[in-house]
Amino acid sequence: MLSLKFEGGIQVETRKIPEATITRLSQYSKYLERLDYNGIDIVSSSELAEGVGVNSAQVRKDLSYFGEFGTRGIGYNVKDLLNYTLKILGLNRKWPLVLVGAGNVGQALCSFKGFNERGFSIVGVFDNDLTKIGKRIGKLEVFPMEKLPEVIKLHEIKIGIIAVPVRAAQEVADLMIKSGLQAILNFARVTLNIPENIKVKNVDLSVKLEILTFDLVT
Amino acid sequence: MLSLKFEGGIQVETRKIPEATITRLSQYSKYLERLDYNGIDIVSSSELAEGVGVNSAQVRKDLSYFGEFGTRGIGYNVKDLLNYTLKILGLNRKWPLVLVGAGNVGQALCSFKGFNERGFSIVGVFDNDLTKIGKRIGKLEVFPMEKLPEVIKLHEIKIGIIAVPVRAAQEVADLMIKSGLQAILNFARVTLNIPENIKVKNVDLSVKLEILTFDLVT
DNA sequence: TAGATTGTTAATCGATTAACAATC
DNA sequence: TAGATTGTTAATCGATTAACAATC
Repeated sequence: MLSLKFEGGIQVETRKIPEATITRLSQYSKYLERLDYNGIDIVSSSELAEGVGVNSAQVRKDLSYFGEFGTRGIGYNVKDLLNYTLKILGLNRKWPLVLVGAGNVGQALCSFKGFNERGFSIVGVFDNDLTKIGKRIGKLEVFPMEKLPEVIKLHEIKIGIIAVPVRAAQEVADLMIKSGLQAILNFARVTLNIPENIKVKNVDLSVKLEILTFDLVT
Repeated sequence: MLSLKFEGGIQVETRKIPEATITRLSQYSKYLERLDYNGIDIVSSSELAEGVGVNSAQVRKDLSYFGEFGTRGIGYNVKDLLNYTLKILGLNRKWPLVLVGAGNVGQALCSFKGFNERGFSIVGVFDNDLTKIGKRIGKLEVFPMEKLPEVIKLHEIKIGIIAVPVRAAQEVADLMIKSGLQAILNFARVTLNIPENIKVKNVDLSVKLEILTFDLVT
């Protein structure tokens, strides 16, 4: 994960950015949205840190990977910093998504408003289950898998979501990559075999519960 | 997060366990389930590492926090190691859960099979929305919030899931804690104010997508 | 015994944080 | 100027991994 830092349009540095920094950046931006919504103009690193539950040096360090956004002695302009963080995360645009798997998880993701709030929108749902194809999930129709490449190309989609059973996940991933997707969010509980240049993130909904149960029994 | 290591029933050591170790332990156990399902008896740390996508020293280190489970020169017995990892994670028992919030996310969690596979079962769904109370989600009926303390006590529930809008999340958390819950899985995108002795994990479904978009624009 | 793999130590690597000069 | 807060350096802390003795 690299940082391309720009000054006056010229790339100045390339550094490794911890993934935890990106996760926190996402949290900062969400907290800044709330501050902005509440009409707050200026925020300090320590207020932001408290709001998100981290160290204030952490906040300043995280931001410093990407530039200088504050004013010494004053703090950060909420609106500006919000825009900067969104821009850094790539959220200053819409991201159309395809979703494969129209089961429980897939259906939930279709109606999940949190995605829309951050500029993500599922534009196509696919399944190979004949009993599901043609059905509607909200405004979306479930298409057969064969249509996947077409929709990806039509909407210039970069990101796909896998919400199929473990046994089908690798095959779906292969088709996604063949169709030109560059990133995959995988809800199937399996480690996918994926080329280096394709980005994958796994989401396992039960892992966090298991961290809790570990704590409870320890 | 502490490790209580036992030998012959006597506590030997107390050490800090990285949370990442617990997450990997969860992955190991899932991979071991598949090996067991496929009739494989013995696995080495390097096979396990490859299956989960980590370093083999990592696997041995992770396991070493909890004991010695392998045989030098041979490897690990799949069934035994599976049982050990499940025991460590506290998954050698059932975990009844309460869920507050019968919106999209809540409904999805009710029908999510992945929880059941790991011994979790939602035994009560609660909401304060009159249009939702009394409705059915699968086999569950949506109860009014007032019933929450009663159900928690009746089933001796330790873990609650919050799937309500941001504005309601803190209030729900407070009620959960007052009713005796010890751990909370929070799907609301807000940092909850919680006493030290209560364990909380936040799940943000869009964060991983944002890590992907960051990568894509970088 | 020779070959293999564990469990553990010590080295390395990387992330967090304290401290402070810069500066509003 | 005095007070406040940033941006950055350097120290600390913690996690990962290479290496190897132990041992099956």
